[in-house]
Order: sequence, then C-alpha cells, then structure tokens
Amino acid sequence: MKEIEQRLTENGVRPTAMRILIYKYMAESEVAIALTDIENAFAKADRTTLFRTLKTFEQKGVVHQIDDGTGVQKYALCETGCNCELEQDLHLHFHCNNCNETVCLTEHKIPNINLPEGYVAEDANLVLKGICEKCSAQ
Amino acid sequence: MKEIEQRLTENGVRPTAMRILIYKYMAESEVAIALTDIENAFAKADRTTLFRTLKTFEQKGVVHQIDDGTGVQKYALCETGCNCELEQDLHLHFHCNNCNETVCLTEHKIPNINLPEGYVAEDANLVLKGICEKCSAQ
DNA sequence: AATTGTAGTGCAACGGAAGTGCATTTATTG
DNA sequence: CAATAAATGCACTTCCGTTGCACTACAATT
Repeated sequence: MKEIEQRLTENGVRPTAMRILIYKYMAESEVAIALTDIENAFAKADRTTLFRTLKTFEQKGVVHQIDDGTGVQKYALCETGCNCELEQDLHLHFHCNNCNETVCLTEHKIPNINLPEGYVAEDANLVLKGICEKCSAQ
Repeated sequence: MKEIEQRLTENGVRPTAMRILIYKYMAESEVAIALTDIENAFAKADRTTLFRTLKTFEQKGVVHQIDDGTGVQKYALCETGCNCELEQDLHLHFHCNNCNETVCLTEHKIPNINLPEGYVAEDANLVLKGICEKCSAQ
C-alpha cells in the first residue's frame, strides 16, 4: 500500500484513495485493462473519474496506453524505469482472439524499421494477434 | 472503368454503380480511407451502404482494414495478388501526426517475431507514427 | 482553527462511430 | 413476366470517449 502511494507521489500524482485502488487493481491484473473493466470492478466509481485518472496516470508515466485493435483503449502499468516515450522502450503487445485479453510482452521490443526517405517515426505500435499461452494450453 | 468491374467480379463482388464509385474513390486516393471520408465524398450515399460495402470488400479481399490507432477504422485497396490473410503479406502502415493521414508502406513487411512458448500469432499489425514525407518536406 | 484556493470527484449530457432490423428497391434467373 | 435473391436506404441502438459544470475534499496560508 505504502509502495503504491510512494510510486504515485514519485510520478507527481497525488495518491488519493480512488487512485490507489485503481493502481492496485491494475497491478493485480496481468492483462491490459479497459476503462470498462475498472468500471465493472468498482461499481460505485464514476466513469469520468476513472477516465481522468487514467489520463493523469498516462501523462505522468504511470501507465501506457495500448491500442490492441479492438477499438477499445486499454492501459497497463509502466514498469519501474519504463520510459514509454523513448522509441527503444516500445515493447509489443499480444491480443488473444480467443479470450480477448491483451498482454504486454515487455521483453520483446519492436524491431527497428528503415523507413523511406522523408518519413520520421516518433512512435510505433505493434500488436500480434492469435492465441495466447493460456488458451493454447487448453 | 471496365477494369474495376472486372476486378470486383473476379473477387466475387457484384459490381454495382455504388461499389464501382467507392472502388474508384479509393483507387484515386493514396491514403487509407475512413467510412466518413467516403460519406463526405458522396453526400447522397447512405452510411449503411458504405459500411456494408466496405465489409463486403474486406471479406472478399478487395480491401484490407487498417487500425492506425486513431480509433477510426480505415481501409485501403489490396494490391493485385495481395493475400492479406497470409502473415508474410502483412505490410506496415504509417500514420502522420501532422496531416493525420495513414498510408500503406506495402514494400515494408512486418519483421518476424519470436514469440514466447505457447503463443501462436495469426495476425499482426504494425503502425509507425510520426511525420510523413509530404509534411516533412514543408 | 478559519479561510481561501486548487485538485479531485460525480452527474449529466454530447458526439462520433460501429452496428442491426426491417422495409424497399434493384438486379438475376428460371 | 414472375419469383427470388441481393443491394440499398431509413431509423434506431449501443458503446465508448469526452466535456461542462457543480460540488467536495484536501492543502496551504494567515
């Protein structure tokens, strides 16, 4: 609990009760989280609060946003020392077509691409889709 | 005109007037197209028709869908002989943060990724974001 | 401790985009 | 030409992201 407070404070986010809960929820989950997921988990919380909390988290580098192609924005905690802005820190994500969950494959970085003349890349997003570990084991 | 009709027929799509127009519009564009784009281009066309036309095109392999991270589905014509289902045919896309356009970089394939044990990839999506050729030239 | 200001939260509502059901029109085929 | 199937158009729904505004909790300052 204390660690969460500290983590948030370090990143310039005031550790309110709600925020700690959200952080905890995300930390306990192994998969990327959509706003709706949190909403369902905390029935009493308002969507706006969750929305803005996630935005704040994102801005302050607590979480990173994931676009897994489902059309729903998802989020996952950044690892300690994660520097999402830096291109070499971009890991890829895996979306399971079966269980519909998305996981960070943090150890897998996006390979470098040689773009044509004139193109300048600032960001990259690589999502692999298929069957995840859990589902293929069944 | 005749070529379009032929192309559609070849792919098992009945070449109606509307469909030919949509195909033509997409062929003349160098960037990926959103449903709204077509809607604006053909004011009199109904959104449902466009929506279903694109779905049909996609199913029949006339176009492929692109998720560029903007939250809006986009589409681009497949090249002749393009086999979007096959993984080795997956090219990457570039989204310009300035002009907001997305282009296919058909000559750039998505590099092969060694996934962890248990993961089976069926599909991949790689989007680079930054400044495109046109915008960086200005 | 009271006051004042700022940050956080909640409610309501909006807007864009995807998607569906059903009626109508257009094309195809026997 | 009739019968059938495909394509189109209209109305409506849903889902999600987002914003405006009011209210509350918290922190700082005197």
